Amino acid sequence: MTGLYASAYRMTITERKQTAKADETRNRILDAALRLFRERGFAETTMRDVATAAGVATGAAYYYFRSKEELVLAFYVRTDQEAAEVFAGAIASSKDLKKRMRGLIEAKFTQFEEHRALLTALLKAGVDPRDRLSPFGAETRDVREENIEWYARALDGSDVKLPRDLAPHVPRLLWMYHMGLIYFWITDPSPRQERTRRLVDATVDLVVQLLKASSLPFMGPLRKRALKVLEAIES
Amino acid sequence: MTGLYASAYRMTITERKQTAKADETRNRILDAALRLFRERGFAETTMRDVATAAGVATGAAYYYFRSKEELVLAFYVRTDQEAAEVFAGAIASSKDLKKRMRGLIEAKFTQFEEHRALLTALLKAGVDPRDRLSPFGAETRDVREENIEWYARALDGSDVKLPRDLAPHVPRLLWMYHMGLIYFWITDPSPRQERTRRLVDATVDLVVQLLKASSLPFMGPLRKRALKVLEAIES
DNA sequence: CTTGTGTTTTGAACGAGTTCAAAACAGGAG
DNA sequence: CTCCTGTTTTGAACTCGTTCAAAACACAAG
Repeated sequence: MTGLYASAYRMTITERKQTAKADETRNRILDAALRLFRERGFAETTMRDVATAAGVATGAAYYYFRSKEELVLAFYVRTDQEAAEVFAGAIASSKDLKKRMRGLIEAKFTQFEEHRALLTALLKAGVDPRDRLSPFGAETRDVREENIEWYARALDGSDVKLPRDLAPHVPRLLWMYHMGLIYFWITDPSPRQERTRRLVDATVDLVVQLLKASSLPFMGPLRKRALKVLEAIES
Repeated sequence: MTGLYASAYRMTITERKQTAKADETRNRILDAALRLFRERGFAETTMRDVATAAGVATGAAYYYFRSKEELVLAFYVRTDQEAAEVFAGAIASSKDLKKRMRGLIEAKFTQFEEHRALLTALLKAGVDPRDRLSPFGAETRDVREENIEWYARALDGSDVKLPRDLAPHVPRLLWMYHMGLIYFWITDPSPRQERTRRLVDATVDLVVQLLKASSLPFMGPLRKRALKVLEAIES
């Protein structure tokens, strides 16, 4: 676990020594940035603002973060670390896969609540797979795999049995489904994101039911088809 | 048809009179921009470069296009107009929905071939629904609806009969499917985008088969479920 | 031909993200 | 204590997208 975190941390900025005072400064900058982003929005906050609010020179922000977007990524990584306990709790609380999934999904929404709009900045970068910050790119692999791992754990010992051939793909698929929901949520203009709530309600059941059905004997051909699609995507 | 085009055109820049020389200049700027984008990439090309290559002052570019991204949108709109004939041809050539869909999909890929990477710039803007350039936003409605209309035409008189309740949603769904493929294609790093090719092969069949199956009597409950999801998304 | 009005074009100026060379600051070796 | 080496911090400078006030232009009306 610690290894993963350290690795996710190193991802943000390549190599550094002094963890003593430097880390203090780094956190001060990140905190200032997040506060300003929340108060007046990402686009409306300048890097100079951030530096001033953190009590350092403009250049200092770039000593710790390679770009403005990387501040958002740092936020994302931070929430990711903090999610571990809640995730574990959600999985421990029930064997019902539906409930577990709802748990993971709700946990993320709660974490992002305050910074909903902020994540569009990450998504923007994410669209371009050449971009270092893409959620599908190489740089974010640790966080990504860690999250997929949570879905593997959610499936493990749940009330859903998966066919051998499909099983290895499912955690990643569920993670992608979760990413899709987050995207929908971020851009959901309805009051209190009611639409997202309805979408989650309608699809979690559907997804789980589909997974359960996938074991039924007459589903073989359809499953083969689906596997073929996955194959096409991955290799 | 002309009305739609005029509307799509007006979308790009609000109101203008002289179509004589001004249009000439506008085209010169757009052509220069696209050439440079293709030769050295979107990010690597500055607006000053574009203006210089078009033989005008920097400000002129902004007289015709509200932003750098809007140049990409103009390209998108242009290809959209040019697609009409190819689309009509693809639909006329067969009653087989699979073939028709492949036709539309291939046509788009061919059009974008030369500017594959360029479209990421549009996608980036598209992630943010507040952005004027989002493919789901208000400003791009005309182009969007026009494209959805093509899918309605593809379904019309094809070998696929749709149940009443599902039918009105299908054109939009197919369009979204197509958008998804384009996104995948743009970001597909495999040589000659072989992976996308395989994905299309694997999914077009699947989609059409699903549509055909949706009429079968015992599919009622599943269809109801799917409609519920659509409802959640749209309203 | 002159004047007026709307369109097109210009290029300087602005704002904000980012870079960079130099200064300040550890803290260990001698 | 002094020197050296690596880390941290600074702030001016650079780039590039974008804005804007003014100039140039087109052309219709009188």
